[in-house]
Amino acid sequence: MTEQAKTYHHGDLRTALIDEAAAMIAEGGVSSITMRALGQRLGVSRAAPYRHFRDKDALLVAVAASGFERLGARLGEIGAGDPRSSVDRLRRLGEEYVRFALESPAEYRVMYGKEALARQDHPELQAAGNALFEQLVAVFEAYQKSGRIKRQDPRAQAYVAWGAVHGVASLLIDGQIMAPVDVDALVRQTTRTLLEGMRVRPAD
Amino acid sequence: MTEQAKTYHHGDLRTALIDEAAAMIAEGGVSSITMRALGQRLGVSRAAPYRHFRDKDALLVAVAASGFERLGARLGEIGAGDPRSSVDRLRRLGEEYVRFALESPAEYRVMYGKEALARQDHPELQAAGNALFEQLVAVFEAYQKSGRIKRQDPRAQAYVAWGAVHGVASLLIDGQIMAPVDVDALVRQTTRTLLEGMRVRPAD
DNA sequence: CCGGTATGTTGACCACGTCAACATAGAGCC
DNA sequence: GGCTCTATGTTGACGTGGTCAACATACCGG
Repeated sequence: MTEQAKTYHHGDLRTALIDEAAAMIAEGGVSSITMRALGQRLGVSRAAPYRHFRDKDALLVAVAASGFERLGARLGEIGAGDPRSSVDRLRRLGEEYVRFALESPAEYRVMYGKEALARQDHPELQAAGNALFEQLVAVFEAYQKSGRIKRQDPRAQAYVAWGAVHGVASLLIDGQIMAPVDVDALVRQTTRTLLEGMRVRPAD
Repeated sequence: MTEQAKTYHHGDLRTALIDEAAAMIAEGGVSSITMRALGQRLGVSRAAPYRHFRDKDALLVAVAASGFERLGARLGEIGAGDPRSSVDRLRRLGEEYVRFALESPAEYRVMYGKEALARQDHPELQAAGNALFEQLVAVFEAYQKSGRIKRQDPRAQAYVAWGAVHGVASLLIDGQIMAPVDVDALVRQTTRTLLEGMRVRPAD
């Protein structure tokens, strides 16, 4: 059901724009997005989007925010599992995160690639990223309670983990990591290294 | 000495273009780069750059490659230290890496932000990134010999470490990591977690 | 049924990447 | 030294694309 509740001239153009833009990005990268092409694909004039977004950048920010929401939802399903299995929950979170990035590399790039200023100007995007982060923090808090990892600031742990997974995902979709590499193994090693590094141990 | 050896009409335009482009990026971000503005700043016509670069993208790729070289040189100085201090060499490498990214966020973004295709089409950039990676690999190989970290594929270890540091740097310059965070502490925790996670330990 | 506002359209402008035709200056050769 | 050739730089022009202003229209509440 791609049809929305048609409430107005087009229906829910704003949502349609975000979805269609995401689709175009997936097909041809960010550079393939033009207001004109976007309008055409939705059977709408080129200037129509300006009734819903200040400019092209605002539209892309909305797409990015929507991406964060989708990613957050997917990770949320994993995070909601039974608490006993918290041991490998982080591992699965990491794997799912990278899977998302590899499935939608262009969209992922939009989520993170915007110039820094855009984030200042668009609290929406800031908030979307933060929501994802807070999910992670909650996982680490729960994980600390299980007594397996060090009791430190869970926010710091979350940043380290987020950074590590995001970094590996970025290198992968940027083609910086060369051919003879088993992606799954790499992701697994990343999460394992993180957990080992945070684990409670006698000495040290 | 910004003056190059003037060998031709302008002198070494190609180099001047890369440097000036990097300067413009530092000042106003990638979007501030236009062939026209670039030419003007160098006292040259708008089409002059096309004698040295196929298109704008090729110029940006050259800028990115130049960035990788600068970064590699900086890290190389640290890597060249005496072998005894290898314990914290990785830590210092990580700190220097992030420092570079925070010093030149816009340039750093150009280095990594290009669409994946650009990398396929421009082996120069691929190579620049690889050179950086190989440096890291060498460090891990040396580090393994010291017996402090696990003997695994050093390339995999290098990828994990690169990813982690790159990820944290990216989150920082993208403004995803919020205000009340001590950057130095975060970087230190990242590298420490990595090393802990790779360290040789009895059990496991 | 009517004005008002939200939404969509059209025309126009300007910035920009890029190509083709033209200009020019060093390099190499005599 | 003068000539030719090619690398380098210039100018004019075109097409694409973002965006604004003026105009059109459809749903809203009264």
